Formats: sequence, structure tokens, C-alpha cells
Amino acid sequence: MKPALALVDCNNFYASCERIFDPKLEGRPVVVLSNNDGCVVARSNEAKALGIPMGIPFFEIKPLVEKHQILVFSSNYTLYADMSDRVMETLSHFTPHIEVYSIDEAFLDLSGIPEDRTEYGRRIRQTVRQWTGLPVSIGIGATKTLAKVANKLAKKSDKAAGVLDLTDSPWLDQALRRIEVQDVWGVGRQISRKLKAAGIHTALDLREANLNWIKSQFGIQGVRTVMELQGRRCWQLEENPPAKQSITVSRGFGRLITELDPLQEATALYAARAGEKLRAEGLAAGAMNVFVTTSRFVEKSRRYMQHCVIPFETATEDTQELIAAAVAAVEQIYKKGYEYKKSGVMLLDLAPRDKVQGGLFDVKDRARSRRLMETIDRINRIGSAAIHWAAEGIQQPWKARFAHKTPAYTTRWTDLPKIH
DNA sequence: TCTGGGGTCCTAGGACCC
DNA sequence: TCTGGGGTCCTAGGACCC
Repeated sequence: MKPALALVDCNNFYASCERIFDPKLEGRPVVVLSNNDGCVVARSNEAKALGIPMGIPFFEIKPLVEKHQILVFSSNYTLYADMSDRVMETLSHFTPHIEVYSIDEAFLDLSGIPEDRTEYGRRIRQTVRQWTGLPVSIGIGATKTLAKVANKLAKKSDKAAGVLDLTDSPWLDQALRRIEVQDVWGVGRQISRKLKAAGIHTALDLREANLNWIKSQFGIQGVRTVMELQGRRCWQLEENPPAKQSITVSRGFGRLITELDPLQEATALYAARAGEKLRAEGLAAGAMNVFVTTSRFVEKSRRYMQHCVIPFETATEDTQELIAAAVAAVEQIYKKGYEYKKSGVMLLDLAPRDKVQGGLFDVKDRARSRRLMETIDRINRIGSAAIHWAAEGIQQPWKARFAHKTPAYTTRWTDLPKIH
């Protein structure tokens, strides 16, 4: 039995999600913006064809948007997360051996599939389309890295029609020759620059590279990438994702902050969000890293960045404690005279909450606090964040902008699309 | 005017140990 | 010409991923 891994990847995921609920968008250029309507993070094929690069600041393409009537959307994470769940659920009908790799990608182990893998891929593709409305591409290879390669070509080639199987393929070398080295999984900007300087331009060149040289230049990770291209598995399918090691919530502000109060309010809100994530994972945090920063784009003399780590005597999952720590930390690192653009909290030293060691001098009633947090989380899951903490402030003028946001079509009753 | 957010792994170097 | 060998733990920073 030949080992085979499939990478299923949603095409232009965020843009496609927006399209499902508005058929008028079909065939038109669509872009989706990052938080605060800052950068382009997803583009429909039509938008890509207009030359709009990934990650470009929105204000730089405004003239192009006008000229070509490009449709612009703010990120609607609630919608994307729900659509992602539906896709993954659909995929799990085809094999129990699945690794959800990101919001729009999953690896599937197809080693045991008796039928033609390309045919099987086509069926997966068609089913996802029918059940969720989303287009996906599927690449199949002996390793994750080769599945990635196949996926890339499946997207590019009309002949593949969205599915390409490179296991046992006579076309494998030719396929690798068509992949530029910076498009290989694990090869980013720095590494591709060095590789090209050494005359390695394609995935095929990289596969044939000298392993000792690779090790000396790029360490063990580089060796693994080359071996994976050779068809030797270095990365296994992770069916049970390992427990999280850190949880971060950070966000740029809708407008610059100069005073301490609003900086504390914003950071308190992020601490509360982090607490929700923490409890959803069944974890408790042993420490918190709090940071504030000015914009990266102002001149050096106006830049300031500081962070501060607060350890907790007893690992906690209590938002009151998280907020208190965040507020105190911000007070410590705040410096007057700067225009702050962003702050955030990172929860560290995470451990299952049931294994938390009580501190010797811990007087807190943990069972009571847990019940309170569970109740608040439950209420906030039903209504959209019905309960707030006073420390988050009321007006929140620093909240990010989402000027082009669509409704929560699939997760809020009042936002259900209506059919006339 | 406007420039994302959330992660992981690896490496190098220092402190310390036997 | 010479420098012991091997190990752990921690941290900061770099590189990568989506």
C-alpha cells in the first residue's frame, strides 16, 4: 500500500465565503481586508488577475478599487470560522484520519483508499462544493511537502481541474521543475534568497541539493524539507493536535491612543478575550505577557515598544485576575508622550486547569470563580458578548474599524439570509 | 489619514552541573 | 601547538506558516 497524503485547501477562502451569500459577486473581483480594514488578506481570482498582491495596504489600492469596481469586505471571522467547521466536517466523511492544519486547509491520509485517488479527490471536491458552496483544490503526494506541491499545481492547471495526484506519477520531476523554490513549504523569503544565490531555483533543484550543505546553511528544518521532497516523510499526520502552548490576543487600535486609561481599557478587553479562549481549551495560565507598541511606520524617535511578564502565584483561568494583571502591567510600561497603535496579551505556561497546583497562600475560592466564568461564557456565546467587564470601558473609541462587514449569516438568527 | 493577527519550531549563547 | 567532554535548562531572536 503506497502512502498518500492529500492536502485539501479552500480556494481564496475568505473571498469565497463572502461569495456564497451574494451570488452577484460571482465573476467579479473581490477582496477581503484584515482587521481594522488595514491590508488585503484574500482575493478572488479576478482580483488577483488585476495584479492586487497579498498583504498590500488597502489605501494603496483605493484608486484600483474605484477603477475596476472591486468589491471590498471587512473580515467576518465569525462567518469564516463557521464555514471552516462545515468544510472540515464534510471532509471527515471521507476518512477519519484528518489533520485540520489551518482555517482553510486539512491533510487527509488516503493511504488505505482502494479506488483511484484522483477519482476519490474529485468526489471530495464535488461534495464540499455541494454541501458548503466552497471551491477547494486537492493535491496528493507521498509527504506533506509533496502534497503541498501537488495542491499548488492543482490550482494552477486547468487540466487538473482542481485535483492532482503526484504519488507514483511519471510527471513528478516535471511538476517539481514547475515549482519555484520560494513556493516550497518551509522555504520563506530569507531561505529562498540564499538558495537562489547558490543556483537553486526550483523545487527539483532543491530536492537534488547536497544535504550536508543544506544542514550547514539551514539546519535540521532545511534537511527535513529536502527529504520530504525526496518522498521521505519527516512530518506525520497530526490527528490529535498537541495542547496549545500560548494564547495571544492583540489588536491594532482604530485610532491612536496617547492616554493611559484607554490603553488599559483596550488591553483589559484583550485579556477578557484571551480568558475566553483559555477556558474554551480547558487550560489555565501560569503567566501573562503584556505589551504595548507605537506604529512600526513612524520615525524612530517616536517609536516605543515595551512588554512585561506577570507570573501568577497559582495558574489561573479567571478573567478578573487576567484583567487585573493586564491593567497593572500596562500602568508599569506606559510612557507618556507616545502615540500607541497596538497592545496585546499573551497567556503563557499553559496547563490543563484540572492539574493546577494550588498555591500555599491561595485564599481564592476557585470553584466559585469557575462557576462564574462558565456562566458568563455561556451567556456571551448565546447573545453577542452580552456581558462586559467594566474595565473594558464603555465608549471604546479605540475599537478597530470594520466598514465593509457582512452579516453573521450562519451563526445569528437575525442575520439569516432571507429568500423572497 | 489609512500599513493584520496568531501561532510553532529551531538555534545560539549563557549559566550551571558532573 | 595547545584548549576536556558532555549534558540540561533558559531566553531571545529568527524564520517560517496561514
